[in-house]
Amino acid sequence: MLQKRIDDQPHLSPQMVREAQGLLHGHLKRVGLKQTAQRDTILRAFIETRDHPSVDELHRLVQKKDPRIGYTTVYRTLKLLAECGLASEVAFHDGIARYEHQYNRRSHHHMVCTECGGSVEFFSREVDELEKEIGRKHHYLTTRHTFQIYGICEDCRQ
Amino acid sequence: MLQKRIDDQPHLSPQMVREAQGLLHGHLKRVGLKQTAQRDTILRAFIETRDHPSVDELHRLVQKKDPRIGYTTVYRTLKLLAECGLASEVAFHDGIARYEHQYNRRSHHHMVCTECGGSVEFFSREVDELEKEIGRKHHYLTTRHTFQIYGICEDCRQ
DNA sequence: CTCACTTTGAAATTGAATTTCAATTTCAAC
DNA sequence: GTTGAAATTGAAATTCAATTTCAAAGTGAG
Repeated sequence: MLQKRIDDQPHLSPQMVREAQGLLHGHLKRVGLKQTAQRDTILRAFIETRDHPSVDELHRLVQKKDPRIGYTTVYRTLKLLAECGLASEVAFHDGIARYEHQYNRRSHHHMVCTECGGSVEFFSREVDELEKEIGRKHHYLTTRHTFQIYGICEDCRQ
Repeated sequence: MLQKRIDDQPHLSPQMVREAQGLLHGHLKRVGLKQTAQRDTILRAFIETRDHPSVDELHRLVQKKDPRIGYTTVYRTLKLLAECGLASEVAFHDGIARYEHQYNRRSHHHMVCTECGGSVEFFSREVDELEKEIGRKHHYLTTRHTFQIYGICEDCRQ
């Protein structure tokens, strides 16, 4: 299940990790929550992956760093990350909620292979503009959109 | 939870109902299943609604026509309808699977209000073309796409 | 009419998502 | 650095839609 991901920054510098952590810590302080080692570990595991992990998958990655961190904490921390804009949910239509990190990333969309679950990211300014245009036309205050293409990748067609 | 739906055929003629039924019956025969009164009743309830019902909601509608038809049968029939192209699943991101009938309908997309759950349909040739274009570029054989815009409708903003 | 096969629907099961709660940890105030 | 109120943690329990099971009823070809 390969996930081809086009990062703007192919390499993840320690600086970027610190910056992301700063964002999380700021958010925690703002809403009156505490910073903990667990939350930092989960954030690190999350921004280090190039994948679109489900809670379960991220939990596995986190456990490599600290086996005592439980599923529930990963689940809850992912919600916190989404709140402060570091993560966002992507629905790949496979019945599981997946997340991807949004730190330093351009707006993009996904094309998903329905055979192997692999995905390719692509960029489309048109789609972003369409959101605003349609919203204006029907008097909606738009907040976001989802766009996915489904198909079968080259490899799965043999 | 109003669903503004732009039908190509504002009126549902008896002829259309018969034609849809024919499609279902053909499919049943093809895969070696039987036609039953329940399946016909469910199909009718489904194509008569202007809504995007969940299984539960459609079950309620069906029960007005025949209270003895159970949830399970509605669930299974909806799968059959999807198999023969009469229905398709739409994910409104509210945790429930919703279906809409596809009989005699143009390709379209939805804008959903995250406050009241209402939705507006809109058409966009660009999006349909984008599916093909991106697929070609990355050597995917594309089958379908999903595009939804989320926001807050005029009424919910007071 | 009969028999093999399908359908039906209530109930049970599944599985991801979410909540609970007692034990533990954090951190702001002293 | 100590303290204690408040938040965190994580295993277990719960929720809830989706799906499957199974015994009884229905269907239709021969």
